[in-house]
Amino acid sequence: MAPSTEPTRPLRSDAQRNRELLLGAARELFAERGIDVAMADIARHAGVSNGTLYNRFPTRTDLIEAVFLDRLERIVDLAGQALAVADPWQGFASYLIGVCELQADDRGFNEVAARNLADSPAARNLRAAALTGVTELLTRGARAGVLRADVTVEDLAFVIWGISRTVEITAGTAPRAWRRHLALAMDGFRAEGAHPLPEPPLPPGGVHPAPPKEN
Amino acid sequence: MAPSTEPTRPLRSDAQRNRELLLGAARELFAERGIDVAMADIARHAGVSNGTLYNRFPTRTDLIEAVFLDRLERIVDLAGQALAVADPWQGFASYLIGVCELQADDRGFNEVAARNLADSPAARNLRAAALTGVTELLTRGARAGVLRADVTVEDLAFVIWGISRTVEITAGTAPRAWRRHLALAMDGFRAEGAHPLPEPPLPPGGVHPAPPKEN
DNA sequence: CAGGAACTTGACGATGCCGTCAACTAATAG
DNA sequence: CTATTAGTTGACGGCATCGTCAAGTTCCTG
Repeated sequence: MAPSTEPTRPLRSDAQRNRELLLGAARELFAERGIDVAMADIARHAGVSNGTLYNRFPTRTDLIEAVFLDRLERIVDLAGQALAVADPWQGFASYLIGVCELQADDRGFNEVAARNLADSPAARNLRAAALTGVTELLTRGARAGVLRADVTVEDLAFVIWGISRTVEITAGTAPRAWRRHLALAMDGFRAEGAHPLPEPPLPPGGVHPAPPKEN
Repeated sequence: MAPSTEPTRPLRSDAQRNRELLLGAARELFAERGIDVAMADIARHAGVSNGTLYNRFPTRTDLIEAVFLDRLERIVDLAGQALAVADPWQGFASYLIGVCELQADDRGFNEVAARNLADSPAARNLRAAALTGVTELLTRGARAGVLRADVTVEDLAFVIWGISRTVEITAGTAPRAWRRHLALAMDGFRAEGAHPLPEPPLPPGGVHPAPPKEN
């Protein structure tokens, strides 16, 4: 078969401009109000008709992926920078803190981090990249004896998910509370004082939260 | 002023029966589909008109409180039973496991545990009771040197909140995953290997998530 | 057993969101 | 400059939920 992405001729100039207006508006509204804002609001905020919005991004998911792809890149970066930190625990910590800061700064991203969104090929690649970086981070820490040896990358999801909830609840009233939550959670990842875990880790690749039919 | 709760004459017999039908239906649907089920569904499921539902429970919150009050009682019980366990760490663990089991078994309750719902006087009382029990649980553990001394009751909310997210995401695919998450989180509460926390605890009384205006 | 109060019913209007489409407008290739 | 195709517009129909209310029914008191 031919390369999966067909040449896909470039957008007309005005369409390209509108696309960027829409992405900007979505980025902003997602960050402020979460990823469930009314589509019409996004269009209006971009100064464009809803028809155009649906034209460029047929589904809300398309829009979400386009908006948050760069966050994934940022995460890959974070993993890289964390590996550059000499002290294995510090590296591990800096990675998690970095990711959680992204969550705390952007309500939309916080929501995306909780569900397991983003299935485009681009997203998959970035995720894979992050995965190898973080795996290395974990094994390095385990070898150094600072990180418990029985945790897998999938266990980090528990931290992300948990922080996402704390951010969600405390964002308005105690915007730094998540740092305490994170510190407590991280102490649970230390080799020092680790006790056996009662349950096997999640399967590699994480959990796909099944069709998101709300009811 | 007179005692805040007026004598409030008893319901007529049919009304009382309908009230119980409604509570039963709500309990069931909340547990299965979460606390956002359509009001009309609850009424229909109870075999009653929506008018009657609104008559008995003017707001969804009224219904939620009525449905979940007994869960709060259960939590007070759990705290008591936990204190009866000789080993302080085991007691602490049994309490948290008990609460999280409630969350895992009831989608609605899991959602309620995440937000900080329930403000009726009855709920307040029960919460206060649970609070003192759990506080005792914590100080006992700290005195025994098994629980870190720098945690407060409010820190337990981080665990509950976090588990609530994990349950939410993994309920369909890995229904026991939360036990692993909880074990990791609890290891972060051990005195053994505790590192100083970067942020003060949440204010006593916890966080009131502000008006729940969705957007 | 009557009569009034308590309660129930279900249709209804209001609201808010989604996604579509026929008619219009603007970019670009030739 | 024109033809043609790409892109835009915004009104519209559909859907789901909410909460109300006038009319009808059931309970209970005297």
